[in-house]
Amino acid sequence: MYLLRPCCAHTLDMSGPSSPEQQRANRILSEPLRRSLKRPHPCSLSEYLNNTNRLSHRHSSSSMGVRGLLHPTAAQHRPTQPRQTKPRRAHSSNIDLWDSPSGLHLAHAAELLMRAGALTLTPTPRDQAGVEGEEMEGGSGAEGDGTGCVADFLPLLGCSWFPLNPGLFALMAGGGGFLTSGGGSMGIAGIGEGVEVLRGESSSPGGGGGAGRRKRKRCGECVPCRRTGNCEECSACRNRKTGHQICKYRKCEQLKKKAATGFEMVFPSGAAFPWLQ
DNA sequence: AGGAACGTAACG
DNA sequence: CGTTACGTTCCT
Repeated sequence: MYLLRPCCAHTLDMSGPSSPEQQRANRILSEPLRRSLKRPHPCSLSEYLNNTNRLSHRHSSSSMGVRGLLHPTAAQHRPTQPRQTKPRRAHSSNIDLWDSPSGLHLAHAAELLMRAGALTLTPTPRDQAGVEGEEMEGGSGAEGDGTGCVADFLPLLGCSWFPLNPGLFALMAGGGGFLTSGGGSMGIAGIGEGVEVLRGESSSPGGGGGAGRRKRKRCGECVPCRRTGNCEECSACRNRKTGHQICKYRKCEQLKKKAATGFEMVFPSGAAFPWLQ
């Protein structure tokens, strides 16, 4: 079922099976995968793709497609009361743009961004033809008044001439208030909760905590993750009470790496956000 | 740099 | 509430 991947296997001690430690490691390797690790990882690519596929079936009629992508899973939003031992981010319900009864927050934010020049709408020829001759602001139909803003804006998220611009989300992710434009920076809070998913699980020491402090999870697929049972002899096992660390033979390869500082998109051109150039 | 200790998130 | 284990800090 599982394939040994060289990228993970190369980190093992390949000095030879003769040493007792290596024999133990091999024994652990041969043990079955723990049941908890057989579950699809909630943040895994496959799970993400599954969700995306599911959402794509029903995205046509509502904002649920985008909304589902931007919201953490229900499992990540535990219903129990958070232990507020440290300052945490405000509860999403206070500032949830997508749950806004009218959806005006997002529309308003987009409008303000457009005014500030941070957001540009780039119509495709097809859409351009479709809207040609119509006024973009306060035009005919539903977009005339404030409440029509939603009807206008949300479909745009799914259509071709309002691309979900990661650059926009990058701006949003750094915001402190609903929309701030002081000191040359601009951001929108509230979407940050969803952007966190897009940015990946990251931890940035000294990076302000909050979203970045969320714990990463073991990948469940690398060789150490597939091991069951602790060696009981490594430093982590010996100091389990005080060390609070997993057996070093079971430490996920991904978690051994330094957490990324953020979600980075690299395009063939090498530019992070070519549309911002 | 690596390990130990600790805080605490996540989960059962 | 107990357990597990990730993230951070401190120490060597």
